[in-house]
Amino acid sequence: MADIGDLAGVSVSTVSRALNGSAAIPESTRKRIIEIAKAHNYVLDERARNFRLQRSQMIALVFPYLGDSHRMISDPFYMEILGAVTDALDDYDYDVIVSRVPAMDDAWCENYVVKQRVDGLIIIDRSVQDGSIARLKNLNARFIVWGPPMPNQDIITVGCDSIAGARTAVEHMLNLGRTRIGFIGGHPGMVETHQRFIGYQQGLAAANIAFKPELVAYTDFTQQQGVQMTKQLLELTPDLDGLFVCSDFMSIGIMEYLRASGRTVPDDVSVVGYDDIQLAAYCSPRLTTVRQNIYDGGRQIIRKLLDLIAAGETTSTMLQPELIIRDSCGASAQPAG
Amino acid sequence: MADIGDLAGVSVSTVSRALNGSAAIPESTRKRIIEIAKAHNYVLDERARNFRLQRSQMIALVFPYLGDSHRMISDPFYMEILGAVTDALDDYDYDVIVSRVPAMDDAWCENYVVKQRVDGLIIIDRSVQDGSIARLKNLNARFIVWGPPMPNQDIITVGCDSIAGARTAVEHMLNLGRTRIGFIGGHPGMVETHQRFIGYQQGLAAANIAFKPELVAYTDFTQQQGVQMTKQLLELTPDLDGLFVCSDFMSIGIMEYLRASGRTVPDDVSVVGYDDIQLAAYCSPRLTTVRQNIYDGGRQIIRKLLDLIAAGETTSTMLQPELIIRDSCGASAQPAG
DNA sequence: TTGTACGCGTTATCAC
DNA sequence: GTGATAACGCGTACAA
Repeated sequence: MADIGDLAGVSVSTVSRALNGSAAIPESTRKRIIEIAKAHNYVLDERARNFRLQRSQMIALVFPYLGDSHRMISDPFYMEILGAVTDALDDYDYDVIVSRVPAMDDAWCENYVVKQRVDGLIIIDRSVQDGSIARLKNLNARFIVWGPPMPNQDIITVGCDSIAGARTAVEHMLNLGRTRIGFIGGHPGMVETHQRFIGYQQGLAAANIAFKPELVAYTDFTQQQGVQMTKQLLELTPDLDGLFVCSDFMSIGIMEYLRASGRTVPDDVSVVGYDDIQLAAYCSPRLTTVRQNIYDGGRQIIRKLLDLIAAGETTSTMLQPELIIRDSCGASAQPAG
Repeated sequence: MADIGDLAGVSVSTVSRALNGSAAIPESTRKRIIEIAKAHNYVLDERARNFRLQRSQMIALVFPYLGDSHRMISDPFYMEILGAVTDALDDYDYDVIVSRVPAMDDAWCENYVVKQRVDGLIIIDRSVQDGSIARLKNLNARFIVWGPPMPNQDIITVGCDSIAGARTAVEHMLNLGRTRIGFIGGHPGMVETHQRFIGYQQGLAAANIAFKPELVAYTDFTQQQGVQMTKQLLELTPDLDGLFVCSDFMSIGIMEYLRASGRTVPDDVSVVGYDDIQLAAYCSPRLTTVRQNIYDGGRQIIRKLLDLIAAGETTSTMLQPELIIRDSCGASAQPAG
């Protein structure tokens, strides 16, 4: 930069101001300086600049995993969130770094926040008593959580109403005449699983169906555990006729298993998933599921996070989930209405 | 850091050395300094450190798109590569930033390399005459390309033999008795599409089937264009009985279209895809496809890139593609052998 | 309007 | 073994 200054016969500060469009530099001077910089293909060193400005122009997309259950980051649901976020970030001068961290160990917060590696964070799938959130707040970090808002936590969230989503799914199966409906969640410590369980109970209660604990199982969101828990449920309740599963990905594995074990979907067992990942429309039978509008959510979460970084404040948004009725629930075999 | 030095009654250099485990510091002094640092919960500022060390501890995962055809980064194939790379990076102290850039405009190279925002890059899907590769080499950047090696380019690659993969797929359909086999590629400028086209031609030639240009179509890798080109192929060749498609994602959309237009897969048209994304095993009919072992590729590419950054050199690897025979090709209806 | 001087947090270098 | 100092590349008060 000093060289450019010498070449232009000005000081470094003038070069700096010219390159950053300061109003205090006459057009003629600026043009000349830019010319010279270009001629010697000199570009500002972003890192030094960001360092000086105490910022990084980066945001982190954080996927916590719970305990020993590493829900793979390659899970299609995660992938779609990432796709939505990177697509949404296309128009801004920020980069996104993808990170997977243990949910119960909040040491990573220091890593990203105190060390200023990122200007903001997006947290996916927080757990109910996750210390990270409190830690991040303490650290005065800018972050937004993907998920439904929690009553007693004053944090910014963008996500779907999981209680309503689950309830809708269960009510749909009840309307189709199913009465022995199982619940397959993720880890019980995860907020979203917890809320969907509440929605499941509400749906049953509204229809005066007694809640049975032996119809409930939790998993680590892998297809393997999904299948295993389904097997377990079927042993306790062989005449199970409905299944609400907290992830499309698991649902698909489970449908595979049900078929292999001699039951038909949806005739014997009605299956409703959650997320509406792309796979859901192409598996067989096509999966009825509760859609989270991931793409729209990604756009909103980016806009809000940048607001938060720039202005220091923004608002939460609650997206409405939508029941997408396809073939796995058995609705198409029923008379309309 | 100076404060810690004052508190410990030593200079900043001593603090630095102690915290970085320099051998020149006696254990007692180091312990004391670390104690004090912890007591005042002081941590090294990674950014300042990296700045001083002229490195970033970050790598970029670059997805170029060609011309006006923005193949969405949310394409499942991309997502799976990303998943593999982030999973593989879990054990190292690097972060990955995800980036999508226009293939024909190599300005982004400056952005990432000259500005030192990353220590290394992984490039996906380069185009044949892509200036970026040359530019990156000129810039002396550390990078590895995902894809098959190119004869005249001296660059490090990790990827599958696309020629062999395509040839295997076509030969498989020929063995099943199909003779009017269409080719649906990505953009003709993409290396992988180009090589798969060569493999397609080789397969036909080996079976003495005349190559017909009207059986070849190119797309932007979206399902929409895949369907559109299929329609076009069918108009020119209504008795088309086989289709080799350069992407599983497109294949699935195309199968959907074929069914909707009154043709059965595989009876009327045999379909073979490429990639073996997770979707391929779950769509209906289950897709026969050429597998690229993405997960393994991701691990290898990370290890090699870190080698490249650390040691300044590494080697290319060619993975062997594998034909995964499922239902969409019609093999299961044929007698074995 | 332009230039000077300093600060950002760390490490390398060379004294001692 | 330890300390002082320069340097990394830039932004910005403040002075001129």
